[in-house]
Parts: sequence; C-alpha cells; structure tokens
Amino acid sequence: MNTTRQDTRQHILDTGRRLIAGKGFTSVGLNEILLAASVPKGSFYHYFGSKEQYGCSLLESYFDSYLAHIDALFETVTSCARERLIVYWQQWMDTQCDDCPDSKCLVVKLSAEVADLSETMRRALHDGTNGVIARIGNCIDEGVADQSLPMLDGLATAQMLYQLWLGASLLGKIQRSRAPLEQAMVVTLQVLSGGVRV
Amino acid sequence: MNTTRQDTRQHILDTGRRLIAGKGFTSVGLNEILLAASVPKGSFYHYFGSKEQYGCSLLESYFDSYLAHIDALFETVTSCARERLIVYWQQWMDTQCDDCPDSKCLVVKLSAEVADLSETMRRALHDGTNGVIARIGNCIDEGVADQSLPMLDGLATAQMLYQLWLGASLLGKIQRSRAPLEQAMVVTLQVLSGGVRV
DNA sequence: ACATTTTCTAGACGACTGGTCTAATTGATT
DNA sequence: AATCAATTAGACCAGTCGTCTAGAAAATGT
Repeated sequence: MNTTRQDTRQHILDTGRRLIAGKGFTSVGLNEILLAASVPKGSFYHYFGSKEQYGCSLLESYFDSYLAHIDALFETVTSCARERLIVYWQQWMDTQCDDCPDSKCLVVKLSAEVADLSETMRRALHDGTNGVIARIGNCIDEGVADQSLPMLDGLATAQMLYQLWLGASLLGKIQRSRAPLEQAMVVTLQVLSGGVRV
Repeated sequence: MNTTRQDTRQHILDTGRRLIAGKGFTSVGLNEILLAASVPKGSFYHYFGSKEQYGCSLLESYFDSYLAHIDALFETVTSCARERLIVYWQQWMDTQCDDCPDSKCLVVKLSAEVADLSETMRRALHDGTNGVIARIGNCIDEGVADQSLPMLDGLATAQMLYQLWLGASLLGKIQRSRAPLEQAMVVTLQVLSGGVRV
C-alpha cells in the first residue's frame, strides 16, 4: 500500500498551504514547510519535482477541496438558488475576515504574486477560478429558471461578482476591515435583484 | 545642493519599482535592484534603513506620482465629471493590459503579498488607496452636482468601483485577458448611469 | 584658497537561507 | 537472502539581507 506515501505527500501539501496562505509563496521556504511538517528535507524532492511543481500541486489540491465544498453547499442548501448564492458569499465573508488561518483564499493571496512568476501556477489558478465562476454561473442560471432571480446572464454575472469579491477581499486585507466585504455583499444583493444587467 | 542625493535615491526607487512591479517584493533582491541601477550596495543603506523601509518609500513615491496624475487628469479634462471618470478607467485598462512595465499598478501587484508581511507597508497601501478612492469619490460628487451623474453616494460608489477594478485586474492577470477589465468597464458605466445604488 | 567635516561610494564580508542533488539507508518483495 | 524500490541525510553553492571599514567627493568654515 502506498497509503502512507500519499499521506506524507498530502501532509506536506496541507502544512505548506497554511504557511503559504499566511506569508505568500516566495516568502515561505521549503525548510520552514518541512520543519513544520516534521518531514526531512531530503524527502521533498521525492514527492515533488521542484518548488514550482509543488506550488502547482498545492493549488490543484486547494481547488479540489474548494470546488468540492461548493458542490456540497449547492446540493445541500435546499431552498432556491438565490439562497444558495447568498449562503456562499456569507461564508466567503466569514472565512476571509475572521482569522481562521486554514481557510484563507489562495486566489486572493497568490494570484498577483504568482501569475507573473510561474506559467504553470498561473494556469492552475486560471483553471481553478474558471471552475468556481462556472459553478456560480450555473447556480445563477438555476435561479433564473426557478424564478428566484431575474433574467441574468449566468456566466457573465458570475464573473463580475467574483471580480468584485476578489477586489473586496484585497481591499479588506489592506484596510484590515470587514467593510469592503460588507459593501460587496450589498452590491451583490442588488445585482441579484436585477439592479444591473451585465 | 543635495539634488544629487535625491536623484540617486529616486533612481534606486524608480529602478526597484520596475523590477518589483514585475516580480513582486520578496522575489526581488537588493542586489538585483542595485545592479540594475548601477548603484553600489554600500549606498543603499545610506539612503534606506532596511528593505522594509525601502518598500515603504517605494509605495509612498508611487502614490505621490499616481495621485498627482489623477489630480492632473481631473483638472485638465474639461468636460463633465462623468467624462473624467470614464477617461480615468479607460487609462486603467490601457496601462494594466498592454505590458508597459513601468506603469503597472503596485496596489494590484503587492497588496496581498505585503499586507501580511509588513505593517508599515500595509499602512502605506491603506493611506494611498484611501487617497485614490477619495479622489474618485469627489469626482462622483462633482458629477452629481453638474448632473452628469445620477444621485450617488460618492465615497461608497468610489470604493465599490475601486474594488471591482482591483478584482478585475487580478482576474485579468490570471487569465491573461482584457475581458475582465472590459467587463468591469461595462458595469462601471451601468453604475454611473444609476443602475445600482450602493 | 585651504582645512575640516559631512556626505556619499566602494565592495568585501558574515551569517544565514534558498532550492537542488547525489549517495546512502531503509523497507518491502520474491 | 537478495534484489529493487521507496525514502532520507546532508552536502552543495548560489543567493539573501545587512554590516562594516576605507576612501572619495562635496560642502562648509575661515
């Protein structure tokens, strides 16, 4: 069984995620990650080809669980699609503000730093965010269908709202304040009520 | 005269800005900056106390020129306030997309990386962005006054639009595409036409 | 005009961390 | 017990930020 192998690998991934979500990709060294994970340094290159490849795997692993979380959320929330979306963004607010070190958004943290640094990591971010936007878009389409939302272009609206929340998270980081996210929520509700056609 | 002093200092600042706007703060070493600027290492610590202090000065210098640019723009564009805002965001699109290495936005590039890394740099970003948002807010207020815009809360609208454009720039980086910025422009025009009340 | 003092430049140096790689060790399988 | 793969230890060197000493340049006082 290589269950141990996968365990160790995943353990390095999880430990690194926590550190990197806090300090950024470049600022966290392999030593720091491996020390925190109690994995000897020599092992790293057994599991990953390079720090860049590790970063890719990190993002893939992150989006896997993030997208799974969305899917679960959108399945379990029984009420209308509009409610599902509101719950989603409510969760975004909660996880982004309160300093829960685990669930910080890697897109917010790493996009700017990594996009110009590594083409493969950029791709991972691109694919991952596309997945998120697609799911939100689907949910909007469902909302149009079940009439909990007005006529909206699902994908375009999703992309616009995602942009808004990314920017709000960034500004929230700078200002150390919930205010930007709360404002994003106000606008989101307006958009979902048909205030803006994208 | 210490004009030379300020020249060298500013030269280090300008050279570093170009490099850091491309690769990020942590990824660019002092050596690299000083080599590019043809300034010996020994001089650096004459002008700056540390890399962190240098980063602060970098941001201050950046916002100085950026805010001066906005002020100039908002003074010279003669037509209504609404036009001024549209020109501003049009310029944002142009400078952010086309790879002009100089004029890339440091807020987009550094916010996430630096906010958790250095409290003083975070403050510099906070103060600077506040200045930007305040100017946009003023312009919106003027637009309400000269009736080129509908009734809007200037500051709140400005903050919301700034968030949107930050997020759009981030997504544009990830996707290597103008599309997010173009969409931000569409939404901005809608908002300025009274589609959304913030 | 010269002497003195401040400002600035030069770059070697130290202590340390970065990512990477090879060689050895462990452990399983047959 | 022998073979082969999975895993680890630690050397490696380039690079990091920051310090420090010496000297060049410039400003100042007289």
